[in-house]
Amino acid sequence: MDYPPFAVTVDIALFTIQDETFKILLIERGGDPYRGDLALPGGFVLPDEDLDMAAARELEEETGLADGAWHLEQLAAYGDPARDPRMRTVTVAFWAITADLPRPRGGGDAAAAHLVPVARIESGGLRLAFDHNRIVDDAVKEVRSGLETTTIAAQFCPPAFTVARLRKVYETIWNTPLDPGNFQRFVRDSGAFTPAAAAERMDPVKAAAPSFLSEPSDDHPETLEAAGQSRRGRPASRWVLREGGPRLLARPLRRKAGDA
Amino acid sequence: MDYPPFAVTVDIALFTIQDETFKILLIERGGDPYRGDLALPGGFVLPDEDLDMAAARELEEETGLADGAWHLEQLAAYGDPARDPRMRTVTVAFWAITADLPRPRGGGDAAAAHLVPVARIESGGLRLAFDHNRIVDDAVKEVRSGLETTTIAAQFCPPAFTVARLRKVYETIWNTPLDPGNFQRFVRDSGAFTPAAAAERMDPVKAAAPSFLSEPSDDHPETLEAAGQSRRGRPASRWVLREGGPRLLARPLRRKAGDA
DNA sequence: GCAAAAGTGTTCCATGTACACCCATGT
DNA sequence: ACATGGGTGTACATGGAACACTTTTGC
Repeated sequence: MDYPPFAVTVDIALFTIQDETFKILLIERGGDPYRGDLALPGGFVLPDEDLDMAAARELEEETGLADGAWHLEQLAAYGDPARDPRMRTVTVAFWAITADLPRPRGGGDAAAAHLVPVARIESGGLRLAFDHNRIVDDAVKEVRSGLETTTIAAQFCPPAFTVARLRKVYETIWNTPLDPGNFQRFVRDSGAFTPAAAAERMDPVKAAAPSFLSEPSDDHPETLEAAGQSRRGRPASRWVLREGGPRLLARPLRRKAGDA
Repeated sequence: MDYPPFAVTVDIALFTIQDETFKILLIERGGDPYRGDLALPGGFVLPDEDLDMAAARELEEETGLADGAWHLEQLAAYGDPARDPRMRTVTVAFWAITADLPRPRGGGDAAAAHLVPVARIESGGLRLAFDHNRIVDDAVKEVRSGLETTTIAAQFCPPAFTVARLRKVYETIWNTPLDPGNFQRFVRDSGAFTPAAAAERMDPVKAAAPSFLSEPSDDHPETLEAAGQSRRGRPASRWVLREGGPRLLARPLRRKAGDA
């Protein structure tokens, strides 16, 4: 049986929070087309890979993060015949979240990697390669609404985190202040989180984030981590996701309509 | 630049309600592999088609429905290297909804088309070709949750419908009884629906569904249409979707946890 | 002591739920 | 007349929003 041949790629919208700002990883293209423009990290799916595997491989190649240091989910497929001038391609887009990133490094044909504030793209001030503006918009929408119904917000934090840290994630991504008291109850009563073990809470070594997360970016000394470990005030108890991975919340955490 | 060539297909999970039962359109495969098994309708994406176009084309070919007589949305891409024994394929799955179907007809290499109760597949009693069991499960989940937050339920109805008809859609798909009084208010106050114009309400010709929807299936005389046009009781006023297409509800219509 | 943040209590109000009840029509 | 389903009114429960207040620590 004959069929029209396609190139199939994966593209990943990797989000993180840095300097209390919602950011996305973009790479500067080293080759044509769109040479020098910013684009989502990604690449061809290999002949014997599943789509998720391809996305995870690309993510590891582009970021240097250890496998599993992120949360990765499929977004959608994009297949406009004109989306790549070189050939007929279909790309399967993914979105991903990580707590923090080491100094971004360029790899392969990517000239350089940058963490760019999402707001800069949403304002229309940044033209990305291919149809990546559209993909980013869709991915941002997905993450924003995912905060309501799932526990993915915790993926922006180290494994053990304070209530204030998690709240800051919501506030940063929704661009909305949340009531600390009510948020406290949400964390306590939703059933999705459990207090970190006493040992973990006491021992700063065990409670610390993995090594690759610990290096602060030199030019950005005020990371969000600092906000969670205030020097004033009551020492915060730490929480962890129940049973590891993120999942659906029994009751959504509503946000008001009209936030950013 | 060289790249691994893929075949890209679309598969469509088309849902409808017939005989007050939530059903999906499946075709009996006429060729190998999985000859004789049931599968989702679908086919190759052509060289100069977008993915949505390909899905719409396949839908029209397989059902004979007029373009636009359905609601179609992308679900996800599936690309397990072993999903098709013949070649490396990625399929982009869609889900679709239509108010009713003409007598299903086989087309192309599809030996025959059938409307199968979704419950039959969910119970595990029906083995579909390829990875289509998984796709159907994902599509059903999507439609079920979509009822909560969007107006897609109206796509199961003719353009103008009664409150009872729409309620029956929810009850059928969620397998849960809903309070008629409260549902009445939901339709009236949600802002998503508006009363059909008086003329449309009075004139049975204009208010009638398109011709291809009117033919009842001979062996199933008791269609859901009858439920909306009761002969007893107050004559139902009819409602239409505001501004044509479906969209997000300002407030979700919650369903209880634990329904089917 | 004072500032800052954790965490709790409590009130108020919007919304959902249950259910009684009235209304309009076909048989 | 009365059965049937459309449609409304209403009382109660629930859950979220706002905010006062207490607690604990660093400076």
